[in-house]
Amino acid sequence: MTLTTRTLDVLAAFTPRHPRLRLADVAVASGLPLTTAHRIVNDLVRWGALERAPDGTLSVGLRLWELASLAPRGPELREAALPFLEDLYTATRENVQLAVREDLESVFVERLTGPDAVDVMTRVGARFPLPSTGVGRVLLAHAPSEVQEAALAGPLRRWTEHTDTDAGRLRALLAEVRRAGVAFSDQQVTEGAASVAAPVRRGRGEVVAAVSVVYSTARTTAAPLVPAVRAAALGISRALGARAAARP
Amino acid sequence: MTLTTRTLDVLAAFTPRHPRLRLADVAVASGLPLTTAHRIVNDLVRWGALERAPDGTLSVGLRLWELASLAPRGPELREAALPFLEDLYTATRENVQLAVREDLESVFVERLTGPDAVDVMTRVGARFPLPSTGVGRVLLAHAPSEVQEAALAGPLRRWTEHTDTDAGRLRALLAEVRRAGVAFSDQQVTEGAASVAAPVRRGRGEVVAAVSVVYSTARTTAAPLVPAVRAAALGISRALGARAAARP
DNA sequence: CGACGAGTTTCCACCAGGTGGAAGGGCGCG
DNA sequence: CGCGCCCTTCCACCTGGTGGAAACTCGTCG
Repeated sequence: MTLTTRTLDVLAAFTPRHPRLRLADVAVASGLPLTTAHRIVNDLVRWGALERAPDGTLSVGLRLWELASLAPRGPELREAALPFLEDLYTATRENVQLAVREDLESVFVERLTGPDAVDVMTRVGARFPLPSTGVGRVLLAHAPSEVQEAALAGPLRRWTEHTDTDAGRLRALLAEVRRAGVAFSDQQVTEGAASVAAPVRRGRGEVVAAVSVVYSTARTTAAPLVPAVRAAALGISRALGARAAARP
Repeated sequence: MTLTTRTLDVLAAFTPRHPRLRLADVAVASGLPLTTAHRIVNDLVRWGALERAPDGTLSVGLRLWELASLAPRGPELREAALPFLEDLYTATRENVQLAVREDLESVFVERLTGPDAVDVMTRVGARFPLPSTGVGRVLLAHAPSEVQEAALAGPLRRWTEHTDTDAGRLRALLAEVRRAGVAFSDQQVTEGAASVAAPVRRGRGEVVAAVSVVYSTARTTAAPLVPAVRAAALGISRALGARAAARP
């Protein structure tokens, strides 16, 4: 294992559940001997990737945050999308999500919710397997075919009694998502919650993200939500196209 | 130079001005031989800290962003502060800034602005020396005395003809900032722009950030802004106190 | 005030992984 | 099809990394 990989493993010791750690915790979480962890942590602190509080606890440093803010598929996408997501939230008063694909998972890049919205557990940065969520189905439908096959290979995870785990049916569903330009997920992940999702393209080209509304099946159905979700997705796509055109 | 430091230097090659780079650019920017840069970049891509586009360009990866989102003095502070900053913006319609101190600089963690606001160059993540800005004066006033001395040592940078660069006068000014609980910066950095800033404390304890309104001297004066800035700072302080109390 | 425990830092014998220039390969363009 | 640019691989060389043990620091408790 390279030292670069070890360095990254030290950083990976910090999680939403454990954002502050002592040196000994870092060593345990990263699987490294105390001395090795100590050496790496000191370099990270010196550079600003980690910072040490007076009580000795370590946390992620500002400098890493500044750097990470440059991620095009995170903050940049989020910033371009935010006005449209806010409009979509205002129009629907439900959970609004923006996600991108990374390998066989979706990563939530933005999420707007309110007091009336159905309770679904997605925090920004969270990851979720592709085939069951609305955004996941959009992202998978427009992924390279080898990604689709990999995602549908092997036993699929069942989240509720409604979860569809049949690969053949899911393949047909993905073809329909491509044709219709919209995906549905009806209580596939959470009892009582469903979603409508649409693809966000860079201009009119490749699908780079998906936007969705997650709603309570007790409160509404998919049909009235479709136009607003499509409009938001198209708006974000146009905004991204404008940004791409403005780049040298 | 350790490999950990080299790894971080590779990451540091990415900047707001150059968020996307080719491998050769990374080598040049980081000062490393091509082979060394290549090796490190491959490890970073494999882990998800960087990602490679089909055309070969590299950019910061989502995984780094997820990790960096754990920074307490960045996203966490920003999230706690945002409602109060929005209120402050609504009340004043001027530039609103939130900054933290890192060594002898302030780092802008959030910034709200509008079409009517005076044009000042501060993007989130930007750094600025402490002694001339409103937030900088607040952060310096409440820093350890050795930080204050270091900041005031040597010739200070002059930004406009109004910039105060006399260490003695600045020391007295910082004492006044501590006494009054508010700092002013009148055209110290930008001709025609001034600011009012107040300290954000963790609960009632240490100063962890500063909030300010930056306004046009042609449009208003400091006095009417002081109560709103103080109120925002107190609100954020209380919010942070509540969060600290809620933590295990 | 001293003992103790927990956690961090330093030591040091040992050696594995890192180094980087050169060569080879891939790809786009005229 | 040849050329230029950029990336990837090769490989002789060696520096920097390793990690258990010991030392050190600090807070707590009797």
